[in-house]
Amino acid sequence: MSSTARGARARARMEVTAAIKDEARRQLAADGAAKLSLRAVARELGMVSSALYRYFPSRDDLLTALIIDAYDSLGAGAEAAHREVADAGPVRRWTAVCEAVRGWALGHPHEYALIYGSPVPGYTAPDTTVAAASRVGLLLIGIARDAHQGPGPVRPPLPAGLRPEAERMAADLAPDLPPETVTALVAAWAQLYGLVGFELFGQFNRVVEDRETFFRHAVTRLAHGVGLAQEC
Amino acid sequence: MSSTARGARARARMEVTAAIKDEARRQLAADGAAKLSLRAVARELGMVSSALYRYFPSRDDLLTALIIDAYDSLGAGAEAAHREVADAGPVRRWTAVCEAVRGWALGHPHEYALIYGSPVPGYTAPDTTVAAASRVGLLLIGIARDAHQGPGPVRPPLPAGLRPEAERMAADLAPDLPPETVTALVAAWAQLYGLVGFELFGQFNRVVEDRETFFRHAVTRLAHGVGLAQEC
DNA sequence: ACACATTCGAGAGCACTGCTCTTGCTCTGG
DNA sequence: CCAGAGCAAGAGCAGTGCTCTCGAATGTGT
Repeated sequence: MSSTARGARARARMEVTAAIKDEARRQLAADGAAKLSLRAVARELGMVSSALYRYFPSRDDLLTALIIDAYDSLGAGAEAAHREVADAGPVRRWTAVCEAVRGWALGHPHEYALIYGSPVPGYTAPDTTVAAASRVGLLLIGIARDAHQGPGPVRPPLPAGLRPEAERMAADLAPDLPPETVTALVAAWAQLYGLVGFELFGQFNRVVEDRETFFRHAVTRLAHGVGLAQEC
Repeated sequence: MSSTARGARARARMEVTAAIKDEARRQLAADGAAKLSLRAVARELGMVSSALYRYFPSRDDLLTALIIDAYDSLGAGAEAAHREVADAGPVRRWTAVCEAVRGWALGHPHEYALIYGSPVPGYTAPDTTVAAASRVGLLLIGIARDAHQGPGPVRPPLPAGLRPEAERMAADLAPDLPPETVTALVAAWAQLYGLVGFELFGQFNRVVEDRETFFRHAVTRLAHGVGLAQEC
């Protein structure tokens, strides 16, 4: 309420801020993060470049805002896709989330590159981003949790050296899941983005043609690896 | 022979070209691709910026040269690591190659970002790069080939929709391997870089601590997934 | 051995970038 | 109502990629 009613001044500020982000997002989608120019954004909005610094203290701050929005957009897309199959089995839900990630990446390549490609220049992930960044991960953890309600099949035992780390990760991420599952989950989480990145960044050129089918199969096997399937 | 004896002119050109690339690589390693500046390279080399254009027609061409060198450096590192365990079993060789990739990435983060992060701005992969880029992939294929000499365990059958694509990939990449294996191989290949990228780009911060152990375990499971182990 | 042609380095210059500082105008809270 | 805060505008600095021109050094053909 205070955010909307607190004066016309504040409202105008919000609107201009949103307009700047929108135009910046347009340029980001069109030409990539490297060619995003504060001056061009200002020009397109009919203001002078120095005026823009009242809203974002630097170009990197603008990019950081776009990064957070991108994480949120990706997370919202994944959550929406998950919601549509909320009643299905774990594997189906898992692949739905994975395919939502892939779909979002293909639809927003430059934004994906911004958050999962190389961090722009000096790469510092402010703590503000971690909440937005973990939405997809939380979704995947939730699916694994639901699948492990009953006494699941025993995973291959962890090597002795990994056990402390696996238990630490489990305690941090999902105390109700066995460390073997959490370890597999974290690995699958990273591997998912390997698949998406390779397709998006052209590494699959002249290698994989029917990428959608290939991806669906690969993430299905990922789901099996995490132990989401009935039998192993 | 002609490359060395063909006049002092050509030799000087080679030397200057190499000096430019070396200095550019230094700046790349120090500050990342975004901050690589032709003028700064020229300044450091004691020449004027316009002179540099006699050797590289644009900044992007310089970056392309660095990309090819990076692929070659990574490939050479992986091959060297593989050579040292050439007599070991397939899983051992597989993990050795994977760990070499990880080690190279940690040692050359900005160069890794250049080739496996977001392609710089306009991202066009010239055909010149594909040979250098496929060295690690060929290594992994070779390991799988050696492991599948005898009649290996039957992989879970491919879904019907993937079969044509799997057979096409197998025909292109490794006609002597079963399509199931080739499919798993390509997926594992991409997933490997997902693991490396997540560690390198900070996605594992506050998630995975003992990254070396985690990575070794993850790529071992990757090897099992490709069918390199004795029993499944 | 000489003249020609090619290659190269240097400098000036253009259009662009991120960012700062100062100058005024406008709007708002007490 | 009016002092002070918020804001846009302009000039300006240092840096960038890239182009063009102009001498000078250099290698080559006759």
